[in-house]
Amino acid sequence: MSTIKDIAREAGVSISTVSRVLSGHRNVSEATLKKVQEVIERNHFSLNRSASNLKRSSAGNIVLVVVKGLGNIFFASLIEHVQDEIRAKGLSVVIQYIDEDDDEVAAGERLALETKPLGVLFLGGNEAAFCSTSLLGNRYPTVVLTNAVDVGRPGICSVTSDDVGGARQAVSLLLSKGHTRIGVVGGDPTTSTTSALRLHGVREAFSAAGVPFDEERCYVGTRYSLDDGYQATTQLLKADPDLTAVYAFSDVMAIGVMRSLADAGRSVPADVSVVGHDGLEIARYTTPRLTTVKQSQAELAHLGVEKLLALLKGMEISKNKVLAVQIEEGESVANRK
Amino acid sequence: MSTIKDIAREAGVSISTVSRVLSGHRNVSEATLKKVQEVIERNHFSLNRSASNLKRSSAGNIVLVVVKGLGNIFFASLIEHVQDEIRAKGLSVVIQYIDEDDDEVAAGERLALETKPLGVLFLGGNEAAFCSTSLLGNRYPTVVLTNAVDVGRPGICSVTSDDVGGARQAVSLLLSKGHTRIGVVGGDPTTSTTSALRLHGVREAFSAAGVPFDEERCYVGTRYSLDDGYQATTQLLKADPDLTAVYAFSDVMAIGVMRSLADAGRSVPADVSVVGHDGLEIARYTTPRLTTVKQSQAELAHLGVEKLLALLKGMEISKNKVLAVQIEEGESVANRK
DNA sequence: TTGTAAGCGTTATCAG
DNA sequence: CTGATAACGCTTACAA
Repeated sequence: MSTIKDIAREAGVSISTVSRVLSGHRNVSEATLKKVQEVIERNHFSLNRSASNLKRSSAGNIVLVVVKGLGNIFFASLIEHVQDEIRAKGLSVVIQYIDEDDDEVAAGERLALETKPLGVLFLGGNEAAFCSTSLLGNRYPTVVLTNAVDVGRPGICSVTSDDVGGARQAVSLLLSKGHTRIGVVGGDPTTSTTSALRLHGVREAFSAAGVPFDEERCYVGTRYSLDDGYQATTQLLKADPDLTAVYAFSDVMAIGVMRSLADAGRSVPADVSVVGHDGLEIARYTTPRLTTVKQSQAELAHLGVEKLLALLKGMEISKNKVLAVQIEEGESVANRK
Repeated sequence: MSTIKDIAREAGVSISTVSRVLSGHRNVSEATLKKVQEVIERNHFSLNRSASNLKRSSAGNIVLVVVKGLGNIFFASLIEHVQDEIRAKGLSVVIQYIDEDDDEVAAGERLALETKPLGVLFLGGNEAAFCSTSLLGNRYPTVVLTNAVDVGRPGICSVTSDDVGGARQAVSLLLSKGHTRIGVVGGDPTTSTTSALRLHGVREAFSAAGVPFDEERCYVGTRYSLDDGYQATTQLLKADPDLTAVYAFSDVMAIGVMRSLADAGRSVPADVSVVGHDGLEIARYTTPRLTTVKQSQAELAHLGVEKLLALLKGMEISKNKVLAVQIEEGESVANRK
């Protein structure tokens, strides 16, 4: 493959001149600029990033660490939003997917060391993991999306949706419709802060209404998948056949919940009301349309990137920004009969 | 950050020894190995990939170019499958998402030049685009998934599902249930080979059954999204209010189709039968469950990576492998009343 | 088994 | 405005 050297030779200039042309420097005469560009064009020349990055302090990109598995569809579209935002700022993105049970921080650190990015963005990732790193948030500005992180380091912050409030609203809505026997399909609060916060919101709503919540019987902590939503509902129905409502911590789960209810001969919302969480596009296309706690992916992505950029400029910013969520009314909730 | 030099100094050995340890060479005594590893560990040292790749001929990874926008959910889970397959072979993945209307080949070439991968894998991408490249399939073995590519170069091949057969089966199923007024929601056959092939299968099924297909009226070529599936159905219903079945080229579209039918007061499958395409997991959770043409993502991913590896070893392999598809029966198809 | 040294393709500093 | 030239951190013959 041709190198900058070949281009220089062919254009009859020095390699520094070619480098200047490539980096868009101004100190090049119109004539040489044209000539060099022509040769570059003709040879389909492209910079060797490895060599370039070896010299530069940063590769000028953003590392995006995606904790996969968690809520698949939600993250998939959040990734697109984040990418669009980053590209809109003229930066490029290096994506690293890691498994749910891998060490996200270690993965982020390793990639940071290897690619020398401007900053690192996490989609998911729990607070505890970030305590031990000295690189992330120190050498590399870091923003965590969807999970609150506050480890007392200035270069690391997060943007989340209001998980407590969202869950509270969801359950309050059901309570206001007269439901009291409400099943909740969530995650494991000991390993997922998001799940812990939403569970907290659930408890708040119940106690604010003075309605008891038998967590043992009515809460199932599982994975955020279609099948787990399905299975959890089967389990809830067995524990309390008189259930009249279910709140699921994700729309994906909620779709599994609705299917499970249908298979159990319950009609939604006539027999059982369902509320989801996330506000996925597909929630507006299910039958019945899903009532859900909508978190704005666009806003999450936008603010996340904005915060990262602010961090890059060395600006002082708040540790954790919590975005408001809002119930998106569908057709899956009705008054208790 | 510490470099290989620092490690060498601290361990009291030369940098080549450290390099040997890092690359798992055998020519290192047990004692020095231990010592060096200990120092590496203690300093949290990690190789600078840029420098490493600058020397090596290849970075030992696979570039994955994802043409995004197209069928979102389908690709999202296909990506995970592909990643898992590649990692299982001990290779790493560099993902590049590109917009539907960007030049996928140019993007792949640029990334190839920059990262010197072992090979390139495309998720989507049309045949025509691959004709002009001299790099892909020549210098870099290339495999295209979901789209057939046969450009007469030995290093480039593809794995697809049987699009023609799948579409034929879908329409034949509907015809066999007595439906004749069938609407088809697909893509633009002039820009998407997948859509063209499926449309071809549709035509075959109709003509094999001796049933006329008024393409002008009953085919809508649009984008593979929920909303486009919805809108297309509205349009089809206007063109022929007596429609009794719809075949959509993707499950995502089909979900939009079902929602549109429900909003038009048609019940699925009592009034209108629906068949989707892809076999997404979520198709088994809709109400009613979607009957769909299932293509195996796992198989697609597995064979794709296997072919790429074979290409890397310089093996001669068939240009295009077509995987069988199969109707997955749901509850969205019924006999015509 | 270990060390020395010559690059890999670029960028950046300096003179010219 | 342009051209030498010294790094950047690593790999890899080749020597020892």
